[in-house]
Order: sequence, then structure tokens, then C-alpha cells
Amino acid sequence: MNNDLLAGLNAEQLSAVTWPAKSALVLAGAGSGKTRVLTTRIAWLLQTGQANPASILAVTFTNKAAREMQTRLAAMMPVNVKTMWIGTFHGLCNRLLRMHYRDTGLPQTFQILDSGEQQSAIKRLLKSLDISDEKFPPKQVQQFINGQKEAGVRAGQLSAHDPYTKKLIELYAAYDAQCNREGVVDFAELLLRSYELLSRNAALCEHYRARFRFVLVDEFQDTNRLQYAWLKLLAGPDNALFAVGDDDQSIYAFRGAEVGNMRALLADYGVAAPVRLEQNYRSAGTILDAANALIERNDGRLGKQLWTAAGPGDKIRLFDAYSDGEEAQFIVDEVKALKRDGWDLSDMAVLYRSNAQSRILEHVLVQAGVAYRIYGGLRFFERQEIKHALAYLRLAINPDDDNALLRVINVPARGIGARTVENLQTASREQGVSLWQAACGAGGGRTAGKLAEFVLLVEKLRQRCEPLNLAEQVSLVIDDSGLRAMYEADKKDGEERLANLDELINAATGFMPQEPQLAVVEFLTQASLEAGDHQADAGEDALQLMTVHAAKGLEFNAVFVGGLEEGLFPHENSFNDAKGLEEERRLMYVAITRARQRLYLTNAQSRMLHGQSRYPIRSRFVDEIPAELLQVLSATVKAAPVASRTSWVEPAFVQQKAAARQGGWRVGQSLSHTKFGAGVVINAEGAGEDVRLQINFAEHGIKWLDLRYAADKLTSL
DNA sequence: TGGGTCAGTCTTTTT
DNA sequence: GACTGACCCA
Repeated sequence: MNNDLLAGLNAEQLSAVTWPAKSALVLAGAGSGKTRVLTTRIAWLLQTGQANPASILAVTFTNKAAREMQTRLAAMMPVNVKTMWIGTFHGLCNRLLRMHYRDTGLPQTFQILDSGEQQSAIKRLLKSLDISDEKFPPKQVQQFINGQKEAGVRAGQLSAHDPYTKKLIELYAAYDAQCNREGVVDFAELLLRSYELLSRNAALCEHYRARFRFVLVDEFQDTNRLQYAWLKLLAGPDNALFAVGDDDQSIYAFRGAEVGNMRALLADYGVAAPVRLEQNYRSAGTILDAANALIERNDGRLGKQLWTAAGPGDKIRLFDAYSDGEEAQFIVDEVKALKRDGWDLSDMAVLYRSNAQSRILEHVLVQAGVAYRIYGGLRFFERQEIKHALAYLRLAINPDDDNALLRVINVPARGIGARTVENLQTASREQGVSLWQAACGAGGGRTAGKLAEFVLLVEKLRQRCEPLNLAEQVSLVIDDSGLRAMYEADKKDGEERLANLDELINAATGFMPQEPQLAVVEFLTQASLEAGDHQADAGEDALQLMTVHAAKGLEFNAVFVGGLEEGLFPHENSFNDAKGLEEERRLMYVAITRARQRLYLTNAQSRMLHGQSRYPIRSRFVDEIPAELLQVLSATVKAAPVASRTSWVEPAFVQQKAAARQGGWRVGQSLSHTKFGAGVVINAEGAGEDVRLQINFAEHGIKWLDLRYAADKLTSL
């Protein structure tokens, strides 16, 4: 037995790792060594002979987490992790469905729709049923369908009295029928199908229960109802379900996550009490004190108090900027100062509530010449050129794939317009065949020639792909479809797109299929299940910019949390209910606990949002942090009690240095108008001759005035 | 058919 | 302020 395995674990970690062969819930606070516990647990089970690689099922949410678990495990002991069932919920479900496709009613080569593809499938469905997408917005239909699937409910089990819901249920049924016809499954369907596979087939379920004696789950607080039901099928009463999670870091309720699953697990599996990992190895004491004080205000927690053996460290820096521009400037100046002190840029992060906040930061960073990296945005397999190429590849395997056909039927433009496509859709509906078959059968008509050309192209792609390997097929499809020529002619961003297409060929070249004869299907599946990295060039030392959501699981020496304003963080959409506000607070808790040594909280007294200025007050979350933990960096901060504040403050205090000077006026300036009386400038736009001021008049409300006409009616107060 | 313009929208997001 | 989708004209 390798004693190194357990060396260095604290008492709680040790208790979790060496938990007997029965179910457990581990409440793992931020920075408490969660991943280490999970992987060491697996290694310990293997090393003590309680488990062999085949008897372990480990489930994560992201591919990144699954990979990390595999890497760490491989480093701990000599075991072939590739043979183990370690993966994401969706990846494991995909594996189950491919293995048992005969029992699921799916073709062996079924394709997976990502959310975008699901949405186009729904749009297409609405159109074919002649239902206005104004009354039934595709997004809402999609949400309804996914919501039902994630609750484990099929259309046939639903009923409603109001006509609207009735229609939604009909659409759900029709959507499923369309997917079945086309041999495609969406993300939620992967889960639901494999749940149904196991629940309807007792022998199969029993087989897996006997095999997977140990089921381990990461980020358990993020599981939805269906995922927990799926876990319960695989982990019966005699199996050991080992769930690790943190109810205080549950920030995905908006997409169906049920924190309640944690309490449910305790009851369902007769677990007396959770194991609490409360010692934090990441943050300085002051940062943890702030996090603890904040999160204590939430109700219904399982309860946990982080502590550290490290000292209190620095106070939390608070900066109250007069504008979003000054906020960004402050952050960048501070980043540069820290960099001069020897901190790595890549060990500093700016976190924000919404992506829109990154723009002004980028602007200032570019000016200051500071390298930065933004997380978020398009990922590799979501790029249009990649999607186009893969659509041709899909057509080469299965021309009946309507989604793929519609995507590229006119890419590159070949004179097949909306009208022709519509005719095609009508024909396919009337004849009950796929679009491809309808296109093959299309005889006369003005555009029939164009259609015939397309049919011929796809036929040729199919034939020529047949004898080729995966990489050769990808390459051929890109060339022969005309995609390469199209992007070569595109001067704007063709070059980058061509580089991405070459990267796709590279990816295909290095792809290792499980079953060589299914290489293309496996490649397409991987492209759907793993959309690739969120950002490029990881090498350079660069400041990290991301949303708080994206930061979960990461840590940095210095963290800036920007935009701490009512309406932004907490977001105004969460004001309606206490639950939403509590999730915002957990989000703030996640943000705070990302920091190791240095934490900055900033807010702005004026901010451009949706193209207009707003004057928000400081976030309540700042006030929920004990004042003695804070060091105020700007002069204008006044700790006003929350109750006495209104949601809009008079910007009269906005400092003289406010940048927005127009025609001698600046935002925040008090003035008097000959007709409207006293007021305050709250916004300005334009320059030179053409300047408009938005003024909040005490007696006449808010007005926009054109300075060309109003200049001589205004006097400064 | 396809390019252009204009109104409407605008948290968070992995699979 | 920037992106998407709808609509209009050549």
C-alpha cells in the first residue's frame, strides 16, 4: 500500500477519502481541496482492492473537470484511465446510448444537436406547422421542451387546460417526432434517453449496478432533477454514491440546477451527516471572513464556515469610481502597479457579472498596452466555418440530415434561395420524405437546375469520401464543397477562417477513434459534446477577464470584482424574488473566494448600459462585508445604510474631473433653464456644434435639450 | 436572389 | 453600442 497517497490530508479530507464502501455527501467549501479528495478517493479505493477500474463511475459536468480527474489519477497510480468510466453526464450517456442503440430506437450513427442546432430545428418545425414564431418564440419553446426533459417528462405525460400550454405540449411531441425521424438527439435527450433505457430495462440496470459499485459525482449542487434520477438508477441502495458539492456555490439554478438534491441525497441514501471540508488552502483570512459574513445572510444553507491556517493578509480594497471609465482605469493602473511589483498578469483576474462590462476594460487595456485574455465568446466548434464543414461531412454520411442540409444548401451561395428551400420543405412534408429525397425528386421549375447541381455535389462527396480516412474526408469536403474557395475570396476574415479549417483538418488527423469504422461519427460526436476551448493562445502572460460564472473553480493571486452596483450585481432581473437574490449572493461568494492574496471591489457612479448612462448606487453586497475588513481607496465613498438609499441617486456629487464635458457642460452639473428652472445634467452626447444634454429638471422631469437652441437659456448654478 | 438598412433586443451557460 | 432578425429594393 502506497502511504504517500494519504500523506498531507487533513482529518476531514482523510475521513472523506477513506469513507467506507457506502454513500456519502461531502460538503466541500471553496478552496478546500475538493478535486484532490475526489481523485484520492478513487485511487484509495483501487489501491486497497475495494474496487477495480471497471467498478468505478465518475461523473463531472465539464470535459475539463473530467480530463483533470483522469490526469491527476494517472499521476497518482499506474492505471489506464482511458478504460475507466470517467466523464461528463452527457459523455457517459452518449456512451451508453451508442452501446445499446438497438434498445433505444436510435440509429447507431445518431447525431447530437447543440443548443443552436436545436433552436434551428425548432424554428423549422414551427414553420412546417405554420405556427407564428411571434406567438411561440423558438427560444421559449426550446426552454419549455428542455425544461420538461430535464424534469424527466415526455409530451405524452403532460396535459394542460390553457390553449397556450396545450400548444407547447403539441410542439414538444412534434419536435420529438422530427428528431426521431432525422436520427438526432439534443443534449437533454441524451440524458432522458439513457434514463429511460435503464429504467425500462431492469436487467440492464441491474447489470450496471453490479458493475459500478462506486459512483462518484463532482459539483453535485449543479445537478438537475433528471441527472439525480439518472444517478439514482445507476447507484442503487447497495452501491456507494459519493457526491461532492457546495450548496454555497450553486449558481446555475437558472438553468435547472437543484441544490435540493443535496438534502435529498442525505435522505435517499440514509447518510447521517455530510462530511464538511472547511479548511481553506487558498485565500487569506480577511478574504474568507468577508465571504463567510456575506453568505451567512442566505437562508436554508447546509451550513459551513471556512477557515484558514494562514494569517489575515491584506484588507479588501474598495474603490468607488465616478464612472465606468474611471473604474476601468483604476483597475488597469492597479494591475500595472502589481505587475511592477512582480505579480504575474496571468495570476490576476477581473471578474464581472455580465459580458458587456468587458468592453470598456478592453478599451483601457489596449490603450495601456497590457496583455489580456477574455474568456467567453465563440469556441472552436461553434465557428460558422467549422459548422459548415461539419455539415458537409454529415451530409456525406447521411444526406437525410435535414439540419445539415439546410445549413449548407446555399453555402457558398449557389442560387438556391429562401423560395426554393421553402418549396423543398413543402414537398418533403407532403411526400413525407427528407429534404434530400425531395431535392432528388424535384423535377421541373426554374431553380431545378441549381438543385440538381447541389444533389450532384453531395452525391459526389459521398462517393469520394467512401474510401478515405477521416482527415482526408474532412479535407476533401472543405475543398470540393467550395468552402475553401469561398473563404479565399473573403478579404475580411477569410484568412482566419481558412486557418481554422486547416486546424479542423489537424484535429481530424490526430483523432483517435474507439472503433475505426465509426471514426467520422465519433469525430462529429466529439465536436458536439466538446465545443473546444473558450480562448486561444494560452502561452502569453496575460490578465484574465471573465464573468463570475466562468471563474468558478479557478483561483488567482489578485482578483478585481467590478461593477458592484445595484441592478448589475445583484442583477435587476433577480430583484423580484428572494431566491434570485440569494443566487446572486452565492455568485458574489464565488467571486470573493477566487482570490488568494488580494481582493479589489469596485463600483462606478455612472455607467453606460444599453447605450445610455445610468447612475446606480453601490451594491448591497459591499455593505454586507464588515467595514473593518475593507480599506477604502477613494474619497467619495460614504457608507450609507441600504434602507435610506433610492435606486437612483442624484449625480450631484460626481466629481469635477468627470470626463463628459460637452459645450462647457459636464454630467453632474447643476444648472438653471429660463423656462424649466433648476436641474442637473445627467447625460450628454455629441460633440462640437451638435451636442445634446439630458437634464433632470426638478419640476419638469427629464428632458433632452439641443445645445444649438438651448445654450443661451442655460446658466450654471 | 441577395445585399442593404432599420428596428428591437440586451444576465449568467455546459453539454 | 452592437448584434440579430425582418423587411425592402435592385
